[in-house]
Amino acid sequence: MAGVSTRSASPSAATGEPGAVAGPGADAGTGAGHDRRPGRPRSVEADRAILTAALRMLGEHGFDGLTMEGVASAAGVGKATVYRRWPSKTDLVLDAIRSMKPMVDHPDHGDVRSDLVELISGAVAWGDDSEFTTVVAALMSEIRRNSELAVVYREQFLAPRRAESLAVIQRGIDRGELRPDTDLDLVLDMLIGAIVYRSMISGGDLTMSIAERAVDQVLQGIRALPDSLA
Amino acid sequence: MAGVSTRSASPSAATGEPGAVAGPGADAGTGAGHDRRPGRPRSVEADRAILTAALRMLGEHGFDGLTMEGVASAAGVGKATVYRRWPSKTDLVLDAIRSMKPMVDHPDHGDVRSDLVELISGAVAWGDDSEFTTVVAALMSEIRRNSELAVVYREQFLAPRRAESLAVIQRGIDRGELRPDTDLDLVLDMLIGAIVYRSMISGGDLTMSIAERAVDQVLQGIRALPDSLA
DNA sequence: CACATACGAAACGCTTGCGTCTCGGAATAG
DNA sequence: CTATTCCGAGACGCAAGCGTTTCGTATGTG
Repeated sequence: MAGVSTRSASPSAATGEPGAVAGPGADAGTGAGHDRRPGRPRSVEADRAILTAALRMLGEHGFDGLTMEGVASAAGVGKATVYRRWPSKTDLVLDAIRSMKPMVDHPDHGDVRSDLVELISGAVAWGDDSEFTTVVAALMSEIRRNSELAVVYREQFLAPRRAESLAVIQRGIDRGELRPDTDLDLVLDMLIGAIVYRSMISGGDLTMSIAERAVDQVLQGIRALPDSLA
Repeated sequence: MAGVSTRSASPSAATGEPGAVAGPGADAGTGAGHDRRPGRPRSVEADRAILTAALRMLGEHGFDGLTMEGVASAAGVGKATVYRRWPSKTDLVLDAIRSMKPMVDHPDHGDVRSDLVELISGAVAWGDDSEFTTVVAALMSEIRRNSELAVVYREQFLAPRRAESLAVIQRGIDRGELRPDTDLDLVLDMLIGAIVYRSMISGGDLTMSIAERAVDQVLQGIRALPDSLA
């Protein structure tokens, strides 16, 4: 998980292991001379085009609806070019998930309400972003029976984003804005859960004002009581 | 999302004919007279066996993974028996969703906290019930491109359960336990959303105590302030 | 009884998608 | 130059699943 594996212990059946996120040539000259193989090098553009097409097809047609032929066609490459990089559909989807941008914005304005509103507004926008929502929705059913997919989804996609969100709340505690005994995970799950629930399950309203209202709703519970009321 | 027994798939909307879509003499009033058609009547046991098998396959293998042959085999019937009732896979799944008719316990203890804790505890149990969770997860991806499925899912499955949950909160307002300006939908979505988010998306803890903690977390925000603090 | 319909089983034609393979051509190394 | 590897395109065999149809049999009505 830490860093890049680069054909280390057991790259399973992966042939070249294009490294989805970066590509084989990410490291500088550290690898000495055996980097270059004879013959025509693989197209980096094809790597990206395939992953992009895979993400789009995953969202538009679901996991089962994603076909290797469709991905190849949408990416403008031949099937062999896909199979030369990923030995199976699952391996391709795995790397496609890993390639989703982290969308890092860790708001830190010194005010927990502003930070949270920005964070949840991002989640609302995230809910509107068809690619993210549809991709996650497409994975919901599959991760229940594909454990490898579940691990990658949770550890590589979800966990990094969650850590940053939890940090936002933690800063509110550190600044004394929130009660020290605040349940970080519960608060985050209530906020994110409300957004996700509406965008993916109930189909309810997703206006931007919901971010502010949700945050205020929660803050009234977790905000440290002013002295006049303590 | 209130308490959930097991599946107990009953031919709810399907009074006479399982397929509300098609079927000869489909409308079939309220079980007054009986089948007026000559010949061997259709097996009611087959109806139920098929719907039950469809729900199980939907949860275990997803929407695309559900096959008519598999349903027929699991139900112990022939394919023709399935197609005689439902003209297509989508129609079968539609009725299978409609046949999920458990729940219906609208807690009313006169205390909004107790009611909500029971309600959310039911949702936690609901999240643990593999059949319900997996079925909903299986639908998440599909409802984004199958509008008929989305309508049935939301109107026949989700809406009735939601209405009862909202009523629980409304009673809290009526009793003066909650602020009159409480945003019913937002509060419910935060509570249910937190549970659903954990059970389906993040895979976080789902201990029973989360129900109490979530309710208390929200109640501190929406509970009318006692006079001593007003 | 005759007749009509349903039953389980299974074969059928058809389509889709997987993963492999071949083709002529293009890019890079020595 | 030759050798090697990649490229897009697409044909190939194979398997799975859909929806239809046929078979002999079972279960109802009049």
